[in-house]
Amino acid sequence: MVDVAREAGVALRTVSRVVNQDPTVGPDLVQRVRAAIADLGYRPDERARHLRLGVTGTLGAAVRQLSHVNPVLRAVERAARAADLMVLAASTEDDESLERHVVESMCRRRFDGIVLEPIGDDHRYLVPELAAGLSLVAVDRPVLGLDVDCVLSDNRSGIEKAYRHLVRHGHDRIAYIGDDERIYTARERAMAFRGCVAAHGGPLGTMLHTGEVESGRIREAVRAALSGSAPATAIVTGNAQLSVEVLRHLGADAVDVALIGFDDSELATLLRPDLTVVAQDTDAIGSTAIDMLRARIADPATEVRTVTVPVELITRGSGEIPPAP
Amino acid sequence: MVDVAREAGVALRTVSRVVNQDPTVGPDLVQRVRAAIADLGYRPDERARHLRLGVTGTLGAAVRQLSHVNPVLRAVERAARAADLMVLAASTEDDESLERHVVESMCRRRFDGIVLEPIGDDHRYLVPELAAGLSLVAVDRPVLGLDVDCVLSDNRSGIEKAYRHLVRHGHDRIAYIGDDERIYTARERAMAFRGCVAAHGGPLGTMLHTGEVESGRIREAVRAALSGSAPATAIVTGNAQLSVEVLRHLGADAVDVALIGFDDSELATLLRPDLTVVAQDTDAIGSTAIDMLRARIADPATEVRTVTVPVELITRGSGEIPPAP
DNA sequence: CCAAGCTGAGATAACGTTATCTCGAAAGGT
DNA sequence: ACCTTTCGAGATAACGTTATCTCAGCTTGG
Repeated sequence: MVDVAREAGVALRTVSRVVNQDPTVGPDLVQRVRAAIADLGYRPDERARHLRLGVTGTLGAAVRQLSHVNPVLRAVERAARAADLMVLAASTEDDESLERHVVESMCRRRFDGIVLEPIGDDHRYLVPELAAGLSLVAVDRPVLGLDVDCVLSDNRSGIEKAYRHLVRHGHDRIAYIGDDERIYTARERAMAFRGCVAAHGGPLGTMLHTGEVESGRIREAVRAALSGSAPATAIVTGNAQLSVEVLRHLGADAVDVALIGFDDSELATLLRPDLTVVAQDTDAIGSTAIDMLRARIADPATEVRTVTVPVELITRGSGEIPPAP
Repeated sequence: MVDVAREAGVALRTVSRVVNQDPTVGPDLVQRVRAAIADLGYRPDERARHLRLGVTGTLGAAVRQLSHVNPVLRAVERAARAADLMVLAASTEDDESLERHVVESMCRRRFDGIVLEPIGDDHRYLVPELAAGLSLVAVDRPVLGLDVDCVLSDNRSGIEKAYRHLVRHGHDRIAYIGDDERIYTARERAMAFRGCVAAHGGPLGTMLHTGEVESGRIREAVRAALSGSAPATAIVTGNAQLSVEVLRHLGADAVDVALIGFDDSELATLLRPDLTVVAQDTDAIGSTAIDMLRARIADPATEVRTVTVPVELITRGSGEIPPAP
């Protein structure tokens, strides 16, 4: 920048003015500065700019896996772009210590705000960051024990919708196969399912299976649910990956057992019958997260909120299979 | 930092030394400084650090869609992490102007290097950046017309492997359904297919269909390939998304027509029969990209290279269906 | 016992920007 | 013709770090 100023025969500040399109520069000087910039191949340095300005115009997104399908992240990027903010994303790989590393790196880089898919139950490392003014919004799962903005799907009502839908189609032995209950969403969904069974007056028995997503375990869960004296006639799964696994193990039985999956996916319309799902409103989640983050950045005193986004039951066939006589 | 120094009664430089674990600080001072840091909630500012240091320890990844499955990106993140570099990623959404925006933003932020999945044919905007010392490696597709490091899959040999495999299983009317040939990989694969047909002595006729991935077009292409007096008995698809679409339109015929897809995916083992695919070595692509980028950062004079990573044919059933009599 | 070396810590000057203040000159009003 | 206003552009001082140089106080060896 110094070189550009010298080359153009102007003051440093004038180069800055030209770069920032300040209208108070005479057209002849603008020309000279522009020429000098092109001549010398000058590239502005945002590090210095951000340092001076205080803000970075950058949001961080710390998500479970960048290289997985994540429609919420897409919505986050779009909404941020519309607000002229750059989103830079990194994976946490479902690893608490990696999450911490990523978030702290973003803080040290003074990102204006962070969208986080939190992992685990212990987020005490955030306390000093929040005290220092970090703007953060959690998506998909809450940050337990801390007063932090949060956007969640209505997991409970999703399970309830699925359950009621199956009951309405004549089922009364409905099984649930879910993820490890150490994960917040898995816990919520499993609890909601227990609630449904209790409300319906049935015994839980072999109707609920949760644990890690592992092919052998899922096979066993499917087998257990469908065997015995009172086999299930319908299955609800706890996430998209589980739907795939359950379908894999159902094999030819897929046309006889009703199935509702949690989470929509492109697979849903590829299979036969097409998969009935509880779909999250990922666009709403993403754009709400950015709205809340922007509000907090604009005014750190904004009241902390948790927004719950409704889910929708999309009927496509697999959930409307009647119970076997 | 000034406050910490005052609180601890030491010089600024000593605080810096403590933060950076410089061993030449007496243990009592370390204590005092640590205490002051905790007391005041001091957070180091990487912007200033990077500005002073010159390097940022950060790599950018500009990919088509963060929220799509992208095993190369996962490998890139892992390899970078192993080298103690942070990867920050952003989507280009297959939009040339967005790519430019993203890459230029990363340059202005002085990322040490960029991994880019290039879009389109015109990358002249990179010329001044490269001249200014940008370290860049292109993955999946080359940067046309510019001398830039590049990691590609061996698309041609992938198609040839698929074609030969089908011929070996008795097929001699093999159709190809591919993506828009404006896209480099689609072009390479389609050209390779033309080469195979020519080498095999057959007429191309209705055996090659390329264009945008659009459900109607794919349906038509499948219909055209399988009808007429000499219908195809096998299909090769140009990418994972096309495999899904082709399977959707094949419907019940899926068990009679041999199919080999380009790109492995989790769907491949869900469908019946399991999908035979040409799989890219995404781990090798990602780690090679990081290796090359690090080499270039370390020595900008490193000779520019294009590395072609071998692909593998994984037989699972769908590619071994014999031709209908 | 003193010169030479070592060691821990401070003072100062960058890194590349932009906000603020200042100032000269041109324009406009009486 | 003089005073005031406006406007364009420069000088200077931050923003928060770290590298370099300096120096006081100890060792150490002849």
